[in-house]
Amino acid sequence: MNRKPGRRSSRPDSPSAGAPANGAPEENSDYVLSEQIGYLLRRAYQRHTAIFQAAIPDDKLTSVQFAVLTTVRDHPNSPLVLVAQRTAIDHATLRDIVLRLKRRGLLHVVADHQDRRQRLLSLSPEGTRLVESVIPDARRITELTLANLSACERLAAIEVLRKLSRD
Amino acid sequence: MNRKPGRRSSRPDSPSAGAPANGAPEENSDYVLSEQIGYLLRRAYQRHTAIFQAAIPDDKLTSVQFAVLTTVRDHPNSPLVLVAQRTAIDHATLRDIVLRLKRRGLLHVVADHQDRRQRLLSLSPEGTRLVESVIPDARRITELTLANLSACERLAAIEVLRKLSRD
DNA sequence: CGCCATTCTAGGGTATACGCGATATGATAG
DNA sequence: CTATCATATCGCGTATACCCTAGAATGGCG
Repeated sequence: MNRKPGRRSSRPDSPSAGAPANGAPEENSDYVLSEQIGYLLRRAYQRHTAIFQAAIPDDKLTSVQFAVLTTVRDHPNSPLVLVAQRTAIDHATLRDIVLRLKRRGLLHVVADHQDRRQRLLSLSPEGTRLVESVIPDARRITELTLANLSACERLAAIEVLRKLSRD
Repeated sequence: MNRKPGRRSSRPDSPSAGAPANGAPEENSDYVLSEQIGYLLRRAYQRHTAIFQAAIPDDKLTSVQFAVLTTVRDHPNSPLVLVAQRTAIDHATLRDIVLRLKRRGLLHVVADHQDRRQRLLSLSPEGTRLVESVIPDARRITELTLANLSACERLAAIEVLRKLSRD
């Protein structure tokens, strides 16, 4: 991966990488991808999910699935809409996720007697056990994700991301 | 979306939301999803992509596709591997994206004469035109994404996210 | 009852990441 | 030169997450 490129072929010839040089409007020349907030958010989230998958004992459990499980644990007998709100997951997306968790027997879905439109979610015993056992790993994953940050920067990160998430 | 729920059915009855109360180890009780770095990263990235899709004139152009286009613009005649590195996109994923962009006539893919294993990417005239026309929107999107942050916080955000992205 | 909002189902399209095997080519050791 | 190894891409498949739209079922209300 970190071999020296040795690529002098196909002349990368990027005059645009340096300075505008010509009379080009500098408007479009200083749009540097690696400084864009969207690019950085994607990379940071990418790295986190990679850390999650590497550190989690259960190969099949994803970051998002775990979020759903903990939410259902904290709010049992909630309909899909509520879980979607609490996890900030789209309805359609949540549906797929719930199907997978149900298939694995981690989740129960029962119809509500009061409002028959709703399906209420709750953890199965196995689901409960899994969540309990994975939480220490989740803490470790948080630690690994934040490894490059000082205590002060961690607070700043949380604060800034909270504001970046706010609609 | 922000209608009052009016839901008193399906008794949310969450005794676990309050305090442990029983002799449970408090280890697992204070795992609050909304404070987890992974959750915040997901939400922030989610909000950004939503802003991107809403603010971009071209319905079919995604945040990631635009990243690829600008990268190719800044480094014309680069092979797929290099573009993948620069955009931090997986090879196989990039391949699909390039196919879509090529199908839309925004990209050219030609074989390298020096190293015939490589396929070099470059923008078509339409691709160039599109990138030029969209960059102002991209700046606006960045502004919208950062709307909740002060100038100082924006610098902190960039710095923190850079560190969170670093392997 | 009829209209409307809510909840969920169903299907399509895109993005992301991984994998494994095949192919072509380049580079290098023997 | 040849055998071997590395690189770049392709082809195909799997799984997940994410969002949109349309429609069915249900509940609430005038």
